[in-house]
Amino acid sequence: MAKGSASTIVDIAKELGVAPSTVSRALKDHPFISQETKDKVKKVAARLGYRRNALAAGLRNSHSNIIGLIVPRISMYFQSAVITAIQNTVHGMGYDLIICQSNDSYKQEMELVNALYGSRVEGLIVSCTMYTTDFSHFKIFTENQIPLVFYDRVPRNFPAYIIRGNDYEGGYLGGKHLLERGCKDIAFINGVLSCNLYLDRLEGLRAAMKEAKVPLKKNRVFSHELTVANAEETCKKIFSRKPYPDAVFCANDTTAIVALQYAKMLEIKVPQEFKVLGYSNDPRSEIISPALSSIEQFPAEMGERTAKAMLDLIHKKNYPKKAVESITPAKLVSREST
Amino acid sequence: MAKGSASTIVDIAKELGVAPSTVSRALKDHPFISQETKDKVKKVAARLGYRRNALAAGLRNSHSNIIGLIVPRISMYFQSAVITAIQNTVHGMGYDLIICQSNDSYKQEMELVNALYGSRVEGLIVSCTMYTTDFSHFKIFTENQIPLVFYDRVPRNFPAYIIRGNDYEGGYLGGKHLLERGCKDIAFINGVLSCNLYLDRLEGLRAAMKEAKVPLKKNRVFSHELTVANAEETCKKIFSRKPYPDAVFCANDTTAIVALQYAKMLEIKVPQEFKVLGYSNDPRSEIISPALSSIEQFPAEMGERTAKAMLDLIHKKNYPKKAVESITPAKLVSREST
DNA sequence: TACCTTTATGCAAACGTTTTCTTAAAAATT
DNA sequence: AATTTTTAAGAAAACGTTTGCATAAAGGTA
Repeated sequence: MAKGSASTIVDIAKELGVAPSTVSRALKDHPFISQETKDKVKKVAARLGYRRNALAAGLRNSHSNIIGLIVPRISMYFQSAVITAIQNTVHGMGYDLIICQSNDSYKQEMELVNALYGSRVEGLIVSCTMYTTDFSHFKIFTENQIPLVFYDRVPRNFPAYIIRGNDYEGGYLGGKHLLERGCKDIAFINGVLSCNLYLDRLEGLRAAMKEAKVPLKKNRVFSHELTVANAEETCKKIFSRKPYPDAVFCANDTTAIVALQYAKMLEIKVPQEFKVLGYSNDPRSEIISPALSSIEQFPAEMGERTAKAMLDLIHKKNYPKKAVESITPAKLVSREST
Repeated sequence: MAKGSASTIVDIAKELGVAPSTVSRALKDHPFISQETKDKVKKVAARLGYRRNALAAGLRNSHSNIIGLIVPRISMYFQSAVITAIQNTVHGMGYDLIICQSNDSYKQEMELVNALYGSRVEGLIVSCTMYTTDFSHFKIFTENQIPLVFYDRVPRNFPAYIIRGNDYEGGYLGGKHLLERGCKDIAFINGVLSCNLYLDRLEGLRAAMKEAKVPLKKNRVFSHELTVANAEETCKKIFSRKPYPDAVFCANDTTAIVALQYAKMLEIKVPQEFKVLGYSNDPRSEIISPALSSIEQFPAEMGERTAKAMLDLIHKKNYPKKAVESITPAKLVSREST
């Protein structure tokens, strides 16, 4: 075992009276090195507790085996599920993940992009801030042909791999479901519209309602950050005067849970008088009472696709000239709340 | 903007007809460089789209600004909350996090430790596998004086900084609470005992019961991985014959939620006939009905302490010769289920 | 025996940055 | 005016690994 300082290839070379290059080659089983030498080198390496200096190797062949990941928040269920899948997939191929949080701040996102570029990550995976509408800070990656994959909160028409959920379909399925249950006056609590995916969910819902010839009233549509505080504010508005809507479709489950609790507080019967539908199928939706219907987004599937797209890009080096989209399905999970 | 290849300090130097060393110094506002030169250098750097190569810099001053993190699973609420706090704290000090999951596999944990050592992380933060009882794979870090901080699932008597919850206190508080509510026959669903923290929780509970002179029966204590499937199995056992216990204390909330639902299924009234207490204060505990009482562990506080311990270790280089423990509090959150 | 392969190894440059040591010029002191 | 101090900048080595090129020794062919 190495005591004070870490041992290097040069140390091993000196110890054996051979050249550093021989040691380097021996350690990676180069065919031109004799078995005898390889054995000797490996034995000394083990005795000295040698570990390859990834920094030096990375500098020399300009790759780091590290993939950067920028995510709005780790602690959202959907995100942590996607990250887990990404991490397990890339690790199996010898890559590590540097995970950074933008905390939904555009400025932080920009800084992180630059910092990760400087760290010489081999690729960058991003789920954008909900406020990101200008994607030019990602250009350093495309211009330098460094693999770039977006997922969930993604740009449109940006030259990169884009893995996203079918949010239009999710909105449509949710709307259709509520309409089939007989709803005539649906409220929609949506995220901020700077984020395409929320626009899509709205469009999907609109399409379903148009099809059923039920109007989506303007004053029934709300757009804001989907936090507990905002949701409470919106519920207050919705229930400030009658007639109440007969359903609310929320673009995430946190919001839907607030709506459910608000209705409970007002002693409005769910689902009889009022139906609630969430989005993402968070674990909480299953255990709240009445159990919350929601739209499943298959985060594991999305994570795996994202990771595979990244590995593909790294290995094949066929950088896309324009957006290459891969769309994961959306599925309605019907429970007690509808 | 740089077109094909990235520009370096040497490119800037050539462009300006100065030495690379001057550029290097100018870029970091070295006092011995004139303002005039600094301005010129920075202008060219901006024009060329220069980004510092962290690999080269890291090689030169043998530090990478990267901290490794090994965690059993990202997607557990408690873990993601701790990670978020760690990440935000270290990022503010210019460090990035490589986050890896051991998936609670001892073998994977060992591999990750070695891989991260090779990547020249500047420090390693670990929450161990629930099966880790032999910690010798962490010795490469201590032997080479590389900062090492454990949190939550930690070794005892290992020369490193150790940030852990007060699990004994948590067990004690939980037990006392149930006893105060009049419980006489308490069941305890615990995690695997290879993990110290579960032992502590059990000991804390024992102490509370001893104090109140209420026996903790052997056949009321269960130890296993705290998954939904296992919890269901145990509930089946508990309710296979009367008398039923009048309370169950679970060492995590996932398990407590299963117990709550099982009782509901059997139409046992909670909390009147049967009380349920969880651990960790997962967001789900608040929204389930009846709302679940639980033990708060203050993950943000733990994450911040962990990150600060790591930064301290990196900067002061005072490697501990023996375990230095920092214990975060446990607090009872009383809700409807008790 | 002379020449050509094949096999195994060494040499040295390169990756991009930082830093120590020098040096040159300018300013301040005698 | 001569010397010292201050200020600004350059030269070069170093970090540890990889790799193209050179070379030496052995074996095979003419």
